[in-house]
Amino acid sequence: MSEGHNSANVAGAQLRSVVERIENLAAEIKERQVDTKEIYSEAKGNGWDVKTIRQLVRIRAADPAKLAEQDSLLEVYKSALGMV
Amino acid sequence: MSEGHNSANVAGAQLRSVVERIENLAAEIKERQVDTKEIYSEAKGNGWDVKTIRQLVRIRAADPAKLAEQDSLLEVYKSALGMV
Amino acid sequence: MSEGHNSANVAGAQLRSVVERIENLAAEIKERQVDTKEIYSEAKGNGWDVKTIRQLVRIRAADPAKLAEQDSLLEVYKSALGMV
Amino acid sequence: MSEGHNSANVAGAQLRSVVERIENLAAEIKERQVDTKEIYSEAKGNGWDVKTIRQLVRIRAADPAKLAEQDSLLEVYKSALGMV
DNA sequence: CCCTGAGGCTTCGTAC
DNA sequence: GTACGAAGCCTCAGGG
Repeated sequence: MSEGHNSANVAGAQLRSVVERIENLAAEIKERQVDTKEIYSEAKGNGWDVKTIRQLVRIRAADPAKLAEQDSLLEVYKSALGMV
Repeated sequence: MSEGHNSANVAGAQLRSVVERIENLAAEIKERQVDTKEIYSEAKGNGWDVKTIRQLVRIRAADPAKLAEQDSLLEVYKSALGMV
Repeated sequence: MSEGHNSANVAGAQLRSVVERIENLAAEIKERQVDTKEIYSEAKGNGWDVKTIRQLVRIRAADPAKLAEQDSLLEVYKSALGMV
Repeated sequence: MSEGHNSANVAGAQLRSVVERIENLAAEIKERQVDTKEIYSEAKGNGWDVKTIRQLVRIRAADPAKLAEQDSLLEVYKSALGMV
């Protein structure tokens, strides 16, 4: 068995591992993207305004401090809807 | 306790649930994106060409039929320009 | 009139010139980017596939040697994964 | 002369026109990018801090209102340098 | 040589 | 459904 052959095998195994781990993570990301879409659909079915929820999520993501004020959530939503 | 108050509470709880589930999924996606980056970095450290691995992953993820179609369309356009 | 004052004026004028020339060039670049978008839109309206035209333009702009090298590296990686 | 042939010619000419116009615009953009780089180099040669000028240009681009306040330019630069 | 930052491309969400 | 705009991803260049 040649040394080059072993090297190729080792390299191949390493590359395969890299690619597979990346693909697994990509699959897990995809699942969660699908789940997210389903939650939005479900919310829409319950009468919520999807666009506003997206906006809300964006705002909360942008300002982590806001996450502490759990109780302000509904207020933010109402404001966004002009329900003040 | 007014009926309107109860409705608000129920609605608020529902909205809260929606937003939290979305945010949890977003956090999980973020983790996996970070992991993916780390794998690419590690691969780079082992001497692999990151750009080529990305290309490889893209090809493996893509629908082969779509790829072939895109390639043939490109050939048509090349021909139209005399890029034989 | 102090020497420092003059220095500040001269420096300010020079800086202003630098910034304005950069901004003028940026504006001209912006115009051409808009024009480019319009050409793609027009092409799309005439039934051309924009993605493929972009691909074509990229290929024409790229160094053929680099392209070939990237392609061959990709083949090496594919082989390592047994993607014959 | 076949109809298909004419169609191909017409299509080819149209595609060629599209591609050439795009490439011409790309060339003009490239020129201006080069010019921009030269201005930065020249500024650097005159003792200006390129990074800070870039920052300044970015700020002005982001807030068009600031462009009216031509006189605040030097102040902004000084502030950025801690020369207040 | 690594690493940040700037630029360009692609995709997704939204508005018309 | 089309077109516009924003966000994320990828690539490359310049500076440390």
